[in-house]
Amino acid sequence: MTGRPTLTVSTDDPTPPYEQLRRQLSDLIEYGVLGPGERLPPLRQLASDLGLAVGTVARAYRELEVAGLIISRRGGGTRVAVNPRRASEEVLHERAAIFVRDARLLGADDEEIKSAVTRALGR
Amino acid sequence: MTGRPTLTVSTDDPTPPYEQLRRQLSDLIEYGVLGPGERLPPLRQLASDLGLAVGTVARAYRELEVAGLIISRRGGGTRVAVNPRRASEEVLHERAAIFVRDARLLGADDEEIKSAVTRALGR
DNA sequence: CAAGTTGTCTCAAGTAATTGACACAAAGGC
DNA sequence: GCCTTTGTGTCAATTACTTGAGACAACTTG
Repeated sequence: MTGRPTLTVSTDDPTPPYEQLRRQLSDLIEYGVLGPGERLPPLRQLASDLGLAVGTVARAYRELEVAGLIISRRGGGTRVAVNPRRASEEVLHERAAIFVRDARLLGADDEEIKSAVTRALGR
Repeated sequence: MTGRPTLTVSTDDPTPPYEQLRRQLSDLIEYGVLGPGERLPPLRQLASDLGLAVGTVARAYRELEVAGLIISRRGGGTRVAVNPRRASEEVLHERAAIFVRDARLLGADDEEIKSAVTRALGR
């Protein structure tokens, strides 16, 4: 499976396009599908492929750059950061937040959530 | 775990609040946490709990009603539909769409996707 | 060095979502 | 029957997002 990742944007999804893009690229980097130094499509190409304005794609890239996942340079294109800081704490905290949100959605209180984790830890 | 589900809306998430709400309620119904006939919070209460305008919560409810998941009646409140049509085809197609989207994001082409499913089927 | 590529920035216009307030209609509770 | 609750609808104002175009700066390629 050597094909390049296919990014998509759905107009049915009320999530703003720049955010849909940001999430997909963030996932690709987190899972290592896009490795350090790997090149991302040029703004204009990705924009035309997805039917978006350049500024919209630029916003997704900008937010990923602020997060330290990619690096953009004029004329040099955009590449995955050498060491996209994400493997450790950031992802852990994000996952913890998602877990707590989901648990609360299910109706669990703080005690139940903590004890469920303790149990999953195997005591 | 008898607590009531805790719905949340994040202002950090660019996803519009009405959509965040719609997804959470849809999930709760799909997973059966909210059973048929069960009452949802009144518009004004949920709106004030989440710091939203009544119209925003109303939009989430309206979309869920159009989808056949809940039923709203003036003065009677809003309840989970007797038979929220969702268990069968709709969920299946949604999951298939998500799988295909994820697979393409990973760089798989149509053939690879189909053969991966065949393989997962145990031949 | 010259030309092309690519990211950055600005701008005005249009669309979508949210808010807060209000009025109204239908159902439930006493 | 009356009052309260609750969903529905409208409205104007505000904010966020997107678009399309254009200009510019920095890097790459030949």
